[in-house]
Amino acid sequence: MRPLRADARDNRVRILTAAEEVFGRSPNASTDEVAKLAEVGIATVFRHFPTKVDLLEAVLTLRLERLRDRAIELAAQDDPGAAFFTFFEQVVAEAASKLAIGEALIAAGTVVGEDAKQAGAGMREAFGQLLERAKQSSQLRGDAEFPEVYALLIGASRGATAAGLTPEVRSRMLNLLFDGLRRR
Amino acid sequence: MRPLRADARDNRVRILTAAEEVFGRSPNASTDEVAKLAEVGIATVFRHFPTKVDLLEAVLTLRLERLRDRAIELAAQDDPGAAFFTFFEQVVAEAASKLAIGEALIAAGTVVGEDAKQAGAGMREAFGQLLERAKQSSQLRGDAEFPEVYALLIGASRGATAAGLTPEVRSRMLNLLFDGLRRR
DNA sequence: GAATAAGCGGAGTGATGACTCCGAATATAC
DNA sequence: GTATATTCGGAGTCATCACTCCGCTTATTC
Repeated sequence: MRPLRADARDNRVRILTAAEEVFGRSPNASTDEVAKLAEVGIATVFRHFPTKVDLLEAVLTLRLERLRDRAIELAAQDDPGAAFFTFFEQVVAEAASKLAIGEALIAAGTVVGEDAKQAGAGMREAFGQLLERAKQSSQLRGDAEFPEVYALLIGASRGATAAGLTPEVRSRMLNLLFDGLRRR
Repeated sequence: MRPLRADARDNRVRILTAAEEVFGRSPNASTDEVAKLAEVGIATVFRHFPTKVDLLEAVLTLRLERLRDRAIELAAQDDPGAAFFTFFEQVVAEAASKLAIGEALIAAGTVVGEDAKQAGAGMREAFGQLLERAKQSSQLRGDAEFPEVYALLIGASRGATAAGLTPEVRSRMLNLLFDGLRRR
């Protein structure tokens, strides 16, 4: 399979960028809207991503990979406790604009494709590393296992998004949460 | 305005019941599905609830009122701390099947109607009472204010729903959360 | 600077779903 | 029991949206 023609490569990233923006705003947005924002024809969108779900998955995968990279970056840092809490806080802070895509896929009842699945696994693994290190450093209580901590991450993100929290309330909420997670 | 005819009254509750079930399962369900389950014609659904949003709102209002009643009931109880945590836990436990309706409305970008708005306010007020009493009884930390606690309630509900938690993980998650809320 | 393969745009197409119309049915009033 | 106002059902209507078809354009190759 030969490399993409230059204009095609361009269009691909324009479509992805547009899709990220459009679906971030409202996950039920139509493919036309994405095409309009990307300034390409609808057919072009569908040529690059055969179905709407494929497009959503591509955007989701991108996001998950970015989060994973951020987690890995933080894991290399000195203070494991700070790394963990920083990551947690950033995910929640960005959730507002960035959570919608996952929702759309869930709403579609889709069995998520391989790429997205792998990206998700990668991200969770990186987050798991952060958690482990924070526990080992005694900054997190030892009995906090991955599943419930991950559920809290997702929940806090969704809660913050749904309620449209101000930054202050969000940080107060996280304080309560973090106090429950810290070693006493 | 005269009272509804007997069959009409019947149909109304059948529709509401069916809608609760159908939309609980999947918020994007079509109105036809509701009609089928309620065993009435589509037109009947639309006669009682002029738009789909009206129907969603009616169901949502019902739920909020029930939650409010539950909160009031618990507030009359002896142990304010237990009352607060019990309510919190129940909301989260039921969230899985019962949260979807709010989502659907948010997805529709609807400005929620008066009834639902009032029901929401009533529910939040009752929850606020539970919170106040638990704080006064010194079982909750004094600096936990309503907005962030409410955000945690919503977040935990969504997190639990989204992640499809097992009951065990859910209770472990709530333990972490509650530890953050308790007076130390 | 042709030749040609790769890519593009936008007007279709078919399915779905919210909502309406109107003739048939029935609860209520007398 | 009859009259009639109310309610019902389901076959339409119309808009939206995912996705396709195909004639045109353009990047690449020699």
